[in-house]
Amino acid sequence: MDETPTGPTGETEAGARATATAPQKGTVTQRAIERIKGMISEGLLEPGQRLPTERDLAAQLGISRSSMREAIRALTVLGVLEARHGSGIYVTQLEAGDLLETFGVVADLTRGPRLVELLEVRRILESTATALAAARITPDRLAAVEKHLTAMNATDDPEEILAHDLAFHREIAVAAGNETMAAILDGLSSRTFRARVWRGYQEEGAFARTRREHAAIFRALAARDPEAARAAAAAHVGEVEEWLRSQVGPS
Amino acid sequence: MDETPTGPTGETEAGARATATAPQKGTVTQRAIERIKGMISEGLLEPGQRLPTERDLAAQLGISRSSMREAIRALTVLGVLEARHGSGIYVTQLEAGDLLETFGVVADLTRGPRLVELLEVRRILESTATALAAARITPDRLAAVEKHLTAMNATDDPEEILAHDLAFHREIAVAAGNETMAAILDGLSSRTFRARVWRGYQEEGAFARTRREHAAIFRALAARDPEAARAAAAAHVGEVEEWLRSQVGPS
DNA sequence: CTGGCCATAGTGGTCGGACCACATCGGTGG
DNA sequence: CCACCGATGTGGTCCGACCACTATGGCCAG
Repeated sequence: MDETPTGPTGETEAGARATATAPQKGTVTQRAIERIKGMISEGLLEPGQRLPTERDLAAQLGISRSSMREAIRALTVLGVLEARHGSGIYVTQLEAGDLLETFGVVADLTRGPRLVELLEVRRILESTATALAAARITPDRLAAVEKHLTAMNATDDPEEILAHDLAFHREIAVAAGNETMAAILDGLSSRTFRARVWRGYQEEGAFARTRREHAAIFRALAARDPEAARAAAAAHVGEVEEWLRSQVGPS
Repeated sequence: MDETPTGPTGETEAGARATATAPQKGTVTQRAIERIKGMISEGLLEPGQRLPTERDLAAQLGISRSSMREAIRALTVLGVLEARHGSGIYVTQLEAGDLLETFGVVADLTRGPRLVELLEVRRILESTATALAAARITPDRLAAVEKHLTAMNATDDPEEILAHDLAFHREIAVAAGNETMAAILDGLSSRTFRARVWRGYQEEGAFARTRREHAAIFRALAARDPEAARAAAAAHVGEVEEWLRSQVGPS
């Protein structure tokens, strides 16, 4: 289609000026990242679509495959692209889950006072999500929530409890009808994040209390009482938040 | 030091077993990313600390520099590492701003119904942040907020208005005393995101209304009235949200 | 004719080396 | 004492080769 007959570092100057973008800012790889992001937001690349090969892309932008690979890798970890070995590179569906997966990394690496802040954000979102869920949840989804609640109370394996706890809240977040919020909350409650907090928390006999709180949340959902649900969820998260604050503060 | 006389896929079996980590899962680069992340969360790498050179790191993990570079690039875009040309690679401060910068990318590439959801999340956080700010804001910071408000009303340049609008809300978010939340809101209001929405929004004569809403938010802050502040902020964001919903819905 | 198998071409994944651009630090000369 | 400047080390870029995997199509047995 469009060959670039110019030299190696070539990249038609006319073309560069035509796109009106900065002729050269930052690293080459950074530019490539922006270009691909631009192609997507510009609509040239649809979700799920297959991109040209790394080699072709590199040639198009007039950069080496190494640099192009770094750009692709960057967009891959951001959840924008997906590379399938032997097949090709594809644009993700750009759904909430794809793009917000990186939020888990944030939660994992955040520490100190920021961890409390992160939990405060979660409290705000979780309480609102639970309130929304109380108003919108369907009977079958409510049953699913109850299933996780009972399963959580039926075992003593911390690993299993954590899994059901996670599913419990996730089910509620989805029921709130906002997938983006659910994805954020998912990241905020990522496995290692929870595990890190729980490690010391549950040793203080907070098990029983946690179960009571979960039960309270469920009752509020079943009663379709948004205000009660909001309060119960806020108290639930706030409990952990307060404990964490006491752990971090006087250090 | 440790030569790997084994084959291409080699990777000293002894070494792999010594670290006790999974012997081989996913791509080599992915493993390198996890390793580095692990070193940080493990505390071996402190914020601000300088990492070994790319070449050394690659040798340590027994991979090529190319692969290591991809791993580093990935962690760079995630805001975990920072590469300074000619100097070295450093761990960021791991502050909210560093890690949540990627949130802007999410906002930029989100589209369709998800965009409304994202704005809903912002409404929830922004209203709460504004309420908190009403209770906690200091006089001098309040003055800074007012400065942006008047500056916003004093010009007709959309570019400048947008800048002050952004600063207006950011100042409030910071005053809420939760940097993490402020960083998230910052990403949610990233430049291109706002510009994209505004492009069509302000053409409907929403300028005056926006100014009224900003004034109302400021009054609530000055009056130290959290409830009024929450309501004003929620209404402000909700206004845009509602408009966006009408634009996306009947498409 | 139909079905499954397999050679093959094409793709991303990895590697090693070379060179360039920049930052830093030390010595040197003013 | 300070400004300059070269050497050294670092990340940034490029190249070419090969490996691992997928997908495709033709071939052969049924």
